Amino acid sequence: MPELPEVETVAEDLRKALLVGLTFNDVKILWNRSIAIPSATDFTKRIKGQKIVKIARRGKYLLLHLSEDVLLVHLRMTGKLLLKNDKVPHSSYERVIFYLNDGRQLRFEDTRKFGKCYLVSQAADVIGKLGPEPLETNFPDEQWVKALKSKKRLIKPLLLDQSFIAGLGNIYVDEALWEAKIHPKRLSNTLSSHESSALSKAIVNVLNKGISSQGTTLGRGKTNFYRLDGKPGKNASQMHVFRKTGLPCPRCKTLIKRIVVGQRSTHYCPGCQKEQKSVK
DNA sequence: GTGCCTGTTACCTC
DNA sequence: AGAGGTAACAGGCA
Repeated sequence: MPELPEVETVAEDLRKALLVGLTFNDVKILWNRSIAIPSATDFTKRIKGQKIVKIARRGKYLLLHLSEDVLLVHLRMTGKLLLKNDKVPHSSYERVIFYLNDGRQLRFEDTRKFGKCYLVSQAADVIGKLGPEPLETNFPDEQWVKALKSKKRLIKPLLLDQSFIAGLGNIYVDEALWEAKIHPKRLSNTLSSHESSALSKAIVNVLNKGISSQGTTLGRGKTNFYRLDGKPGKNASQMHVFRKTGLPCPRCKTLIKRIVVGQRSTHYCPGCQKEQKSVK
């Protein structure tokens, strides 16, 4: 569920909620496997007394730089961070509760239990292998363009590969490929330089739009994305193809198709995203 | 209830 | 190298 724009939204929400400067008094771990590193007991011991110094994001990871360590959170499919006071009733999906020294609680809820928290002294131990940040000013660089050419992979699974480019998930990849008019099964090494450039522009554009509308919340189920205060994002109304199967393409009116690429549900417009003519 | 779907990623085999 | 399968889980939905 949460991709780069959703994580960025939560990071910004945490900053606006004035968490920088606060200290973790304690933590309660309700599901041990939500803690990836270190063990649950060491995690609890180490985080106590650490102050939040800076809040950042890298790819789909949220980073809380603490006085000694870095706390990283990956929300995976259904993870959520919610800021509540001690009077708010607890949900059965809470996996970790962080107690702040101003009385508020940062609650990590995660229905499917795929999300992970990491407490490490070096963030690179967790995020060291991530590919470039699509919203950094130096994106795309020659290396990324070269990599696109040198790899011989289906473009959609390649864009989902976090070591190739960080932060994209199923929603924004489908949207970016639609915007760049590239078929999701095109081979990366067959993209023209015009297409590569359209693609990087589309990636930046869909991500920026996602951030400025505070993320994508599809439907109102409990497994969907919600912000720190529980409100939904507003980006769903800006989707062009994602889960629009059978609806007319906003650009050419051809009906949107759903196929499976790399075991992932994929939405595209057969009219403006033509499959390559010859696949050798 | 049944059966298949899901916005993620790691790990395995071929 | 890259593709495909499976697993970690549990709700959503027809």
